[in-house]
Formats: sequence, structure tokens, C-alpha cells
Amino acid sequence: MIHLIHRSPEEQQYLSSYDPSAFDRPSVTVDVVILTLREGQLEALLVKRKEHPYLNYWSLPGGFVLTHESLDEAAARVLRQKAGLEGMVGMERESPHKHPVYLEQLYTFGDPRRDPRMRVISVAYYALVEASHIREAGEEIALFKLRTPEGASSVEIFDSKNKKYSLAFDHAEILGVALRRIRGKLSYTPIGFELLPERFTLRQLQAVHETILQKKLNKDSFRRKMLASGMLEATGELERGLGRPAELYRFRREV
Amino acid sequence: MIHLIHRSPEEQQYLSSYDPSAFDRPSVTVDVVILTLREGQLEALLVKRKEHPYLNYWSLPGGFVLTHESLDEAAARVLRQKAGLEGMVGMERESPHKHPVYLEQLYTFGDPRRDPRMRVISVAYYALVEASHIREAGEEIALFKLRTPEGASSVEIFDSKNKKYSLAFDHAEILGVALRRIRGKLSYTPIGFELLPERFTLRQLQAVHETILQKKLNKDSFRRKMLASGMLEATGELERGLGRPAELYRFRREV
DNA sequence: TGACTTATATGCATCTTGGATATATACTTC
DNA sequence: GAAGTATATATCCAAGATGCATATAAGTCA
Repeated sequence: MIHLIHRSPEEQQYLSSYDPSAFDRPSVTVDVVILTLREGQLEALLVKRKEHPYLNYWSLPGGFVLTHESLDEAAARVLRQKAGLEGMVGMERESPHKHPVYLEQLYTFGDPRRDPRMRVISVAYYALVEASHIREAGEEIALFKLRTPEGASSVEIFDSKNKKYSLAFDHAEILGVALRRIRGKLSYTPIGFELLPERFTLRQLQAVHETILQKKLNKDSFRRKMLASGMLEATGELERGLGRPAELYRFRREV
Repeated sequence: MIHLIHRSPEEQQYLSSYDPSAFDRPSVTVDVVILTLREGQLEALLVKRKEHPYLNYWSLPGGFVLTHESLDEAAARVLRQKAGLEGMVGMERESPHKHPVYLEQLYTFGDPRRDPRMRVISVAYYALVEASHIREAGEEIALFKLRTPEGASSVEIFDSKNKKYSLAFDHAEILGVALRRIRGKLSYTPIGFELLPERFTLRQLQAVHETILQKKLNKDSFRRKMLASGMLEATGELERGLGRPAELYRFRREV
């Protein structure tokens, strides 16, 4: 899916200074879809482009894959450096106390014209991050609400004032693939817990699944399925709040 | 997963003629896992390498992504040119008479040392092909039986005389990912029909699922699920053979 | 304390699944 | 052509999963 945009003379000149045919090899980047949950809404972290093409458009955080790093490492680096998650990201889940970021390869996008400058192949990743770990850095990095029009494969994004934006490159398509992936994954994993604090109640987990899937779930069967899956363990602790306090659960990472 | 192999002096010299640091950009290839079914066994099409490294090792058919072709196109080209499927492959399923080849992107492998010459990122695809479409071309292209040791992530390959081989590069790992993908996919699609002729009986389809999943399935519930899915349509024709002839079904591509 | 709110437990009708059995329809053999 | 054999399809039922209603438990707040 190629977006046709109007190009300014300045941008035209910039583009013409590239000579795509001079390179046999494509550039390879990683782009990371960072999903989080705020106020019952699924949101994605986007960065504002400071270069042509798509100057001032919002885009997925991304970067070139360096010579000596693996794709997973490149994605983790982007998460740390470009997305303001310094110190939080580790692919390995070594520490039992930390709540590491879930990061998984999504799909590789390689349409020859997806970047007007030159051939760029992008290996897309997606990450699930607890909202409290994200700090929006001023005008450059922000969270956007996601909406998927009925039946459409692409995704629409809105800022906190409900203003709609277009994304750079094929990034709306990448977001669409990410949403479809995570929705599919929910049917066989309680992956939603990656968006919650380390301890959470079953109701919270159900709410996460409901916002991602965009539909109500049956409370009892959700409880039963989750407990029967054996992937959650009770901590013995209780939440506090209105009404009877609920048991706090934790994901069994060791299994 | 990097394979450490013994290198001959000839190969050593060959490798040292490469200067990896001279290139900022990685090379990008596509490798295609071509799966088929012969005599109730799942098999993969492999090609014998005629160059260093891994000279004379069997490997997945693959090739560099050309400047102006998409990844899907590159994979289809490899399928046509390198795998002896000339004239059979089309991503678009335009023709109702032809039985097109199922081709889907699998995963992208980018460990910096997966190719000892230089940085090569491989976008892996997998294809499901009806056995009758494949012609093994002498010593260069052959089908190998696959076996997955219990719990192992990798895959072992055997030729028709049950001799075991090691694969080039990380291709055994790629095969493992392909098998896991197709097994997972069977739980929510009747994808096995891609390995059968256009018309097939439910029993044949069940046999396909059973060989891929490596376990017996319940006949009645398999029938019910398949028919209830609405993805198969009866042709009205019957197979011929021993016992009561079974209805021949066809996959509903138009839905 | 009593009203309120939410979690957890229990009971039950309905749907799905696994498994057995019965019936149908071809081919093969005598 | 009748009997036998093999396999497909239909029917039935028990066990399990799921959706839904109701009852009970355990906190907070006035």
C-alpha cells in the first residue's frame, strides 16, 4: 500500500539527490509498534519525523539495523533510544523482579516503493508496554489512540484531542498487521498481562482483553479459562478499592 | 543458532577475500521452505549448494532480493526458478482451473553471523505444494523427509535412503519455525488442502492434518468441524476405490 | 450497623466434542 | 447375482466446555 502525497519543491530536490540505482543492496530498518493501554484505550507510541520525506508526519519509532547487531537487538535498541524506554528493555527475562517489555518480530515490509528515497526493507516488531513506563517527550514523542474502521485492514490514529492524523510511509498498514496479530494471539495466550503491572486482578486482565478485541467477554468463562490455563498464579494478596477485594494474580514466567 | 563447521583452507581463503566492513548495508535474501506430502510423509525441497560456504551442503532454495521487486515477488521467483516450479506459481489466485501455490512470509532471520561471508538478512517464506507439481532435478534438487525430535526446536532431514544430513547456515532452524507455523495454522484453518489436488475427500484432508500434526484426530469431529467451517464445498463427484466412495470436496476460494 | 459494591461459588441449560454404533453404497469374489 | 468386504455417512449419547442466573462472601462508606 503506497501513499501518494504532495511533495514540496524542497522535498523534490532532496529526493532527486538520491540515486537509488547506485545501490545493489537495500537498506534495512526496524520499525517498532509500541502498544500500551491508557484509560481503557489501546494506544501506540509515535514519533514526529524531523526529515524528509514525510517531514512532520508521525511515524513508528525505527532505525537502521547496524552491522553487528541482530534484528532483535536493533528492535530493543530502538525501543530504548527512540521511545524513551531507556533501562526498561531486555529481551531476556532474567530478572524476576523487573517487568520486562514484551517484544516480538511482526512482519517484514519490502515493497520497493514504500520509501520514496530508496529501497528500504523494514522488519517490523511490536512491543507491549505498561503505560507507567512510557513518558511522552514533549512534541516529539506521543501516544495516539487507535481505531480500526469496520473491516478495514488499516488503522486510524487520533491524538488526545481526537484529531486524526495520517501516518508516514506504510506505517498505518504495519499498525494494522500488529493489531491483527495481537488479537489473534489473545485467543490462545493471556498476553494482555504484558500491558498490566506485575500483579493484577482477573477483572483487569479481562478488561485488557476486551479493549483489544473490541467486544465484551463472558466473565465466568474468562475466569475459568484463565485459571484452567495454569499460566496465572495467585499471589495471596488482595487489591484494595470499592467492593470486595479481588485476588491479585501474577503470570507464571518460569513455566 | 550458529553452526560451527570445519573450514577447508580453500574456503578460508575464499572467506578472507570478503571484506564485511566495506558494506554498510546488509544483503537481503529470501529463502523458501517448500513443503509437500509424499506417501504420507511431510517433505521439504532442498537444493545442493555449489559454492562456499557450506559447499555441497543441502540448503533451502533462496536468492537475493532484486532492487525493483517486492519480497513476495522475490519469493515467487525463487519458487519458479530455483525449485523447478516454473509456470505453476502465482501469488494471485486468478485462475479457477489452476491450483496455485500457497506462499506466505514466515519470519526474518538476521543474526549477524548467520552467514560467515558477510551480513545477510534472510526473509523466509514457506510454500505448500502438491507433490505432483514437483520434479526433482537430478543431483541438485531433492525432497527430504522431515523429523522433529521431541521437544527440539530444530528439524532433522533424511534422504530417501534414510541418510541424515546437516543443513547449510541456519536453515534447520528456519525449517523448525516453518513447521511450528503450519502446525499452529492447522488449528484454525483447513490449510492442509494446499497439499492435495483440487478435489479431495475428507479422509485425505484428515490424513494430511494427521501427518503434519503427528497425531491421530477424531474422524467425526474432524468431519463436523470442516463442514461447519463453511470453507469446503461438495463437488457432487465421488472418488473411486475400495469401499463406499467418498464425496469429493473443493476449497471455497471465493469466500 | 446497614447499605453498597464487587469478587467468588454454585447450579443448570445449552453447545461442542469424543467415541460407539448403525446404516448406506460402492467394489470384489464366488 | 448374492454374499462378503471396506469405507463413507448418519444417529445417538456421555462427557466436557460455555453462557447465564443466582447465591454468598468480603471489603468500603455513611
